[in-house]
Amino acid sequence: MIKNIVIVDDHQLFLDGICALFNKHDDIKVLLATTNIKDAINCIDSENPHLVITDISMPEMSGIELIALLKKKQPKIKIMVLSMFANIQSYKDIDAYLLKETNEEELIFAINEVVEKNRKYLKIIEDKEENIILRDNNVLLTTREKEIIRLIIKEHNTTAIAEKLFISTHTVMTHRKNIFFKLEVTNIAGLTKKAFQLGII
Amino acid sequence: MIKNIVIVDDHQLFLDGICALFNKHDDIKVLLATTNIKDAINCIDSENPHLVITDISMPEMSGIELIALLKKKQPKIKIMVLSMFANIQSYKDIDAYLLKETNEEELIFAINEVVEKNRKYLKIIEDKEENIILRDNNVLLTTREKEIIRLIIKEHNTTAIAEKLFISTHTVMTHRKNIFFKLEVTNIAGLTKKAFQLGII
DNA sequence: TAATTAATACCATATTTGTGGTATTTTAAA
DNA sequence: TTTAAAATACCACAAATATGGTATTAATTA
Repeated sequence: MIKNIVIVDDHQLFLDGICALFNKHDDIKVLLATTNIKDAINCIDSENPHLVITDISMPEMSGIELIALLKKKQPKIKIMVLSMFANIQSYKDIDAYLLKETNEEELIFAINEVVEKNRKYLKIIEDKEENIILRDNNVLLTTREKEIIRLIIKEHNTTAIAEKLFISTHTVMTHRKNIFFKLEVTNIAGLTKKAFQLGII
Repeated sequence: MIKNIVIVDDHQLFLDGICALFNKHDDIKVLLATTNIKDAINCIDSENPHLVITDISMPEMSGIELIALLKKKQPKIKIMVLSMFANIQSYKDIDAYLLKETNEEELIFAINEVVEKNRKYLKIIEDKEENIILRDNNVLLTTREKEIIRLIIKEHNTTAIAEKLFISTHTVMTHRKNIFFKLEVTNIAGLTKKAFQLGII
C-alpha cells in the first residue's frame, strides 16, 4: 500500500531532510512538504492524503488549530505530530505523536501503525517531576489572550501591556488569570515555557 | 574538494534527514552524525574533519561550550551552527550560523563559503523590537547559576529554591541578580526565553 | 602565593505578581 | 433572537520579585 503524505513544518531543512529520508521508501509518497499552512490545507483538500505530518509549534497558526481544522473537514485523515516537546495539551485528534528525537525506524513503524493498521502511536513521556499531565481538554486561547501572552513574554509588565493595548491594568490582570488557568501554570516561568511548547511565540 | 563533516544535534531525525540530504552531494562526506557529544568529540579528535555542524541548544552540554572546546583544541576547524533561534550571545568561534528554517541550497552554499573560501556566513536577524543585539562577550553561567535557573524555570520561587539547595533566600536572590545581569534580562519571562535559546533547559 | 572567581549571606524597599472574588458590555454562535 | 463566550473593569491584599547595595568564605587559576 502506498501512503500519501503531506508534511507541514516551519523548518525547511527538516522538510528537505524528511523528504530525502522518505525517498528511500517506495511505499511512501510525499505529496507536499511545505512551510506554508495555506498551501498545505489546499493540497489536503484536493489530494486527500492518508496522513498529515505536522508540528505543534508553528508561527502562523498553532498546530492544534490546524489539526482541529483538518479533522473537522476530513475526519478520516490521520494526523501525526512530530514535535520537539514531550507534552501535549490535547491528543484528541492526534493519531501519532513522536518527538523529533525519533529515528527513521520508529517513524516508519509509526506511519504503518497509523495508516495501515489503523492504530494509534502516541509516544508521550509523562514527566512526574514537572507534573506534565495529558488532558483531553482543548487549550484554546482567545486572540486577546494570545496578544497578551506575547507581550508578557516580551518582558512587558502589566502596566506596560495595559498602556499598549489601551485597556485597564485590571483587564490585563484578568486575562492573565484566565491564561494561567487555561495553561495550568502558576507564574511567568511556566507561562513562557508553555508558550514555547505550544508555539504561541 | 571533498569536505569531511561531523554533525552533532540532539534530534536523531534531523540527523537522518540531513545525512540523506548530504548523500546527494558527492563533495560532502559525513564522517559522523550523532546525538552523543562525547562520540562527536572523539571523532573530531581522531578524524580531524573540515567542518562541525551543531546546534546551540542541546541538553548534555551547551553548544557554546562545545564550540569553545573544539576551537581550543583545533583552532582551524570550522564551526557551523544550525539553530532554531535567530540570536546568539557569542559568535566569536562560529564560522557559519544558519536557522533551521534554511533550505538545502543555502546550506550547501554556506558550507562552501566556510570550508572552501574561508569566509564567514552568519545569518542573524537583528530583531529591533525585541532589542536582540549580538555581543562578543561569552555568556558563561556558573554551575550553581545553571542549577538555579533550572529551578526557576520549573516554577520554583525563591524560598522553594533556597530550601531545596539548603542555602539562604538571600543567596538565591544574589544568584538571580547575577543571572539576570549576565543574560541581560529584567524578569523571569526574559530569563525563561534566554534559557530556552541557550539550551540551558 | 597572589589574584580572581564562585558561592555564600545579609539589608532595605518600591514595584509587581498572583489569587481571591464580582460584574458589565460587546461580540459571536446556536 | 436568545445564549454563550470574549473582552472589559474594578477591588483587596499577601506574597514574591527586582534593584540597589555590602561583604565574607571557599575554590581555583595565573
